Order: sequence, then structure tokens, then C-alpha cells
Amino acid sequence: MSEHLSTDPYKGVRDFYPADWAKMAAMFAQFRATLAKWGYEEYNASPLERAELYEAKTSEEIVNEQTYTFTDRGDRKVTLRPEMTPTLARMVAGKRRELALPLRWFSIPNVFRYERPQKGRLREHYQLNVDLVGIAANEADIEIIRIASELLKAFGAKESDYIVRVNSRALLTAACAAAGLTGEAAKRYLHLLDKKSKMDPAAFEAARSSIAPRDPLELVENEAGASPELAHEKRALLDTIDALKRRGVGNAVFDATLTRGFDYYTGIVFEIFDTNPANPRSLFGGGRFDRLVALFGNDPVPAVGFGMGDVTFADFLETHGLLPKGDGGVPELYLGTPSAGDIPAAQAFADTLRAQGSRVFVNLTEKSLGDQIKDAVKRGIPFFVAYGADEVANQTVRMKILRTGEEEGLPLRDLPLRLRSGS
RNA sequence: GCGGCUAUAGUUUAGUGGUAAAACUCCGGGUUGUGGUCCCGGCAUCGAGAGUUCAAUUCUCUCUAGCCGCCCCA
Repeated sequence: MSEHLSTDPYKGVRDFYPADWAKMAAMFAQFRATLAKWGYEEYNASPLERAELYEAKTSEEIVNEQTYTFTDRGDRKVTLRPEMTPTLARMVAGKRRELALPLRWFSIPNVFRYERPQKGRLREHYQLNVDLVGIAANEADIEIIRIASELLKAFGAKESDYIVRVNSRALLTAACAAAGLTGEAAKRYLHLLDKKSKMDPAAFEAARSSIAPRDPLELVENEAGASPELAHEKRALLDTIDALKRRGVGNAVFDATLTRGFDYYTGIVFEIFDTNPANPRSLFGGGRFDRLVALFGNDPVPAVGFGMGDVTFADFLETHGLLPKGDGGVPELYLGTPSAGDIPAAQAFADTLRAQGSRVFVNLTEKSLGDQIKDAVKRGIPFFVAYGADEVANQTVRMKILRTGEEEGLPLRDLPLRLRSGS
């Protein structure tokens, strides 16, 4: 190993060999098909962004310690995008006047984070992002959460397989205000709340009382009437959750401890969890970010959306036996050549098949036909046809169905149609 | 950033203080116009470096990498 280059991919990132990418592509195809039904359009952008895009907009720890940031030769600070939402906000702000709101957009970007890889967490992953931009009303929140749920169902998941936890940053902010917490103190409290489910109750109480004399969470649960703002936000959130339940998301629940890590959320926040105890990870996370676009100097543009990582999602599908296989565009026909001299004619014949839509693999080796058949089997190609002097002379071929071993004789010109009818 | 475990052929694994075994894969041959069986042969400086020893793949240390926790979470 010392004198050769390593064949391993860089730490925490993956190679996608064709069989691997076929699985990813099958997953993405399902995303695209489902989102198309809801009128969502796909966009994309470069993974390189100005570092300042993330400063003070994402979360300090993430930016300082968990991004790939470097200085380019022109002395610009550059960051590999750790998430797509700031890019979306930038793109929306950049063409604010030309874009017809609302925007229903989605993307499947690769995003990067600099941290130690472990189960379900890598340094690069693909993340489906779905956003509805320009609608402040809770109809937008409902649509976005329904889509998240519908995506899972499109893969065959049942409502018992996952749970949709919903909360509201506006509600939490109102509760903090009612408890006398604002600014930094409120932020610290939210951070603590985020960890509550993993903490010992006594430890939480101890930490909480040092920040907040009165627990805002208690106000949310028992004394919403203490502040009109708080009562209003709680009512609004419960209405939204009720609407979700009535409209196809029967497994939506209110969870007052859900906060999400990003500072830019302003309203509803939600996460979808696998209910299988073996895979207790958050699958989707999202929320409303009504002030992000305005950071670019425009008028505020309300927006709500979510992100979902391919690694945890594939784990979910696998756990529940729902992973689509995907053939990855394996060729339909292996065109064998009795001798190397037959290759040009075989390619020419293959051209006529390709022109009619067939996926054809032409042998380029000098292997025997027997070995070529073995090769076809190994590649998972279903049909084999030898093309040489005999076939040209007779204008017929013998097509071998490798799965069964049967052979069919047929005229050359019928081959495309035969391929289309499958095995 | 902290901790635990692991590292032997392309892959998955066995094994030993006296330079390694198997299965599958791959390559070649038996078998140069039609596969899946079978048979034969080939493919490993045992992660890197240092130390102990007559001798290290094996023991020790350092490094590197991978996996798994913690932290944090997109």
C-alpha cells in the first residue's frame, strides 16, 4: 500500500458503483415521480458557496466546526454546502421579481459536513429538499408535511412505520417570552429543550432552573392562557395538527420539546421518526423560515420546507423491506461476435436496434461465444444473440433467453419488437 | 474533540513465535459458433513503521485506516 495510491474513497464519502448508483437512482426516481404529482419542479446549484452564506444563519457550531471551509486563490472564503436551504433562499432572493410565487421546488443535492463518520452519518450525503416558498398561511405547512408523509407512503410505508412530530418555534418563543426569557437566554433554553428527551429528568430540571425560573414548557402545556400570544400560537398549531390528521397524516402528533437545530426557523417545525426501535433516527426534518430570504436585502418571503438524507432514509426502507431495486439501465441484449472481425458489423446492427430504443451491449473481446454467454450472465443481461457471417447470410438470429436457456429463431428485423416484449 | 473494537488474497473468513488455509470471485487451461456442472493451474512482501527475539503475520509501541459509541446533528 505504501507505494501505490489508495483505492479507498476519501474518509466518510462513498463511491457509487453502477449497482449502488442504480439503487440511489431508483430512490430518486420515486422522489421525482411523487413530487411531480404535486407540481414541484427540480432545481440545483453548485456545492460551492461563499462561506458568509452560512455565518450566523445556520448555527455557530455547525459553521465553525462542521463545515468544509477553505480560502481560494482569490482569497475568498468558500464552504462546501452543509445544507441546501440557504442556497435556496439566495436563489429565490436573486430573482425575487421574476419568480412567480408560490414556488414549489425540490432538489436532491449532495451536502457536506466535517465530522467523524459513524452509523448513518457520513461526510457527504444526498439530501432531498422540498420547499414551498411564498405562502405564509398554514395551508403551506400542511402541504409540506403531507408531502413528506406521502413520500414515505409512495415507497410502501404504512403510518404505523413512522411518526410525524410537530411543534412551532413561534409557540416556543411566545412561551419563553411569557416566562421572561428573551434573546440569548431563550436560545439557550431551546438548546436545552432539544436534548430533553435524552436527559435524566433531574438533570434537565437542574439545567433548566439555572436558565429559566419558570419552565416555558409548563406554560405551553398547562397555562397557555397566561399570555394571549402563547394562547394564539398554541391554538394555531393544534389546528394545523388536527387538519393534518383529517387530511391523510393520521400519525401527526404535537411534541412541545421538538426544536430543530437551525436558528432560522420561525414557525412550524417537524420531524418524522421511524417507529422501529432498531432505527430510532429522524428521517425528515423541516420547518418554516420566513425571514431567511430577507437576509439578502429583499422583502421577507415566507417559506416552509424539509430535508431528508439518503443514508437514514435508505436505512428506513431497508428496515421495513421497502428498498426499490432498480435495474440501473442494464442492457437488454448482449450481441456476441463469433470472431473479432465481426465486431464492426455487429456494431452497425446494434445501431439499428439502438435507433429503435433497445439497450444493446456489443462484445469487444476475442472470447469464445461460450465465454461471451458467461459474460452476459455475469452482467445480468437477459438476452443473448450471436451476430456473425451466418446471421448476415440468413438474415435471421437465434436469440437465447439466458434465464431459461430457451432459444428462439427470428428474422433480424423482428428483434427490436421481440426485445420490447421482454422475457 | 473523547473512548472502545478491528486490520490476513479482489471479497468473506480460518490460523500460527519457524514467511500462511479455505470458500466465493477473477485470470488461464481441459473445451476456438452458444453459458450455468465438473476437473486442473494461477492470484497474499498477513495495513505502515519501529522494538523484543536466533526467528514476528503472530508479542509490544507508534502511526494510519475502518467500524461502533460519546459530543453534536444538516
